[in-house]
Amino acid sequence: MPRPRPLRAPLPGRRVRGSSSGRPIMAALDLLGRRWALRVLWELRERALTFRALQAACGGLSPSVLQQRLAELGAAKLVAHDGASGYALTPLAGRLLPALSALDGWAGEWAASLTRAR
Amino acid sequence: MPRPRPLRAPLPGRRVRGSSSGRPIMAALDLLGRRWALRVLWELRERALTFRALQAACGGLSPSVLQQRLAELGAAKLVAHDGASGYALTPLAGRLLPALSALDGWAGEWAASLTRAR
DNA sequence: GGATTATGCTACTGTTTCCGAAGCAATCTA
DNA sequence: TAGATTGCTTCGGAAACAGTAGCATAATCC
Repeated sequence: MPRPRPLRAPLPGRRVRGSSSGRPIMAALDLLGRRWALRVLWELRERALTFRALQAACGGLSPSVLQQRLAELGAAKLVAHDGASGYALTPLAGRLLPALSALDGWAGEWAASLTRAR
Repeated sequence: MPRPRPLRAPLPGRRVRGSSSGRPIMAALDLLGRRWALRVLWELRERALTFRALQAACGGLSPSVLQQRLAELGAAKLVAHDGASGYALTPLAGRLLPALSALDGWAGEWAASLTRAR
């Protein structure tokens, strides 16, 4: 029989990888430091997407991995699936968007800096 | 003979995982969405650390992975090793700190929100 | 000088995670 | 009713990661 996949979503207040303190930032770094997690949030930043549209937006990542990330982000209350339009950020995740915007802005600086250095 | 490890550090302007656009944000999401990458930056946010101190600060991650992440972050000019005090953020990475701060602040909200929901 | 310590790694062996393709059941759509 | 779409699941192979051990170099102590 197929062993049920574990789903160890890091949440604040729990032990997470590399930290037993339970500090929220540690859980956040663990959750968002998994492959595709940040990208998924980024792609959902301004509209909901269906599973397959989200998969395409992320450059065709494996559905198995997408499903796993969505389950983790769902357990963390960052993403929810509303029957109609697909997967969308929760209001809680919406408050994370300024940080993602900051990252986007920084990435521009980063690129400029690396280009100058060449 | 030891096969030379690849070191495919995502950089702006290049094809990265899940995006061929070369847009800086995509490279950033790829680079920082790797295991321990964000955590390493976080641990270095206010002081330089030696390899081993950094390893301990990250809860004892494998030296092989730490070495890999440091090489990638080094290629991206985010981390540098100065002979004396160890590994430190570059000024460029310093400008990423506000985003990490925002993430830290948000994580607090996140934890509070999840606690209320229980 | 010899021993001890700390440093930055590298090698090796397993486990976990991820990829990529295929396919399936349950809706919608024409 | 025949597609088309949606959300997933399964599976085998590849890549990434974990964990332990150990090495070479340099500084420090006696």
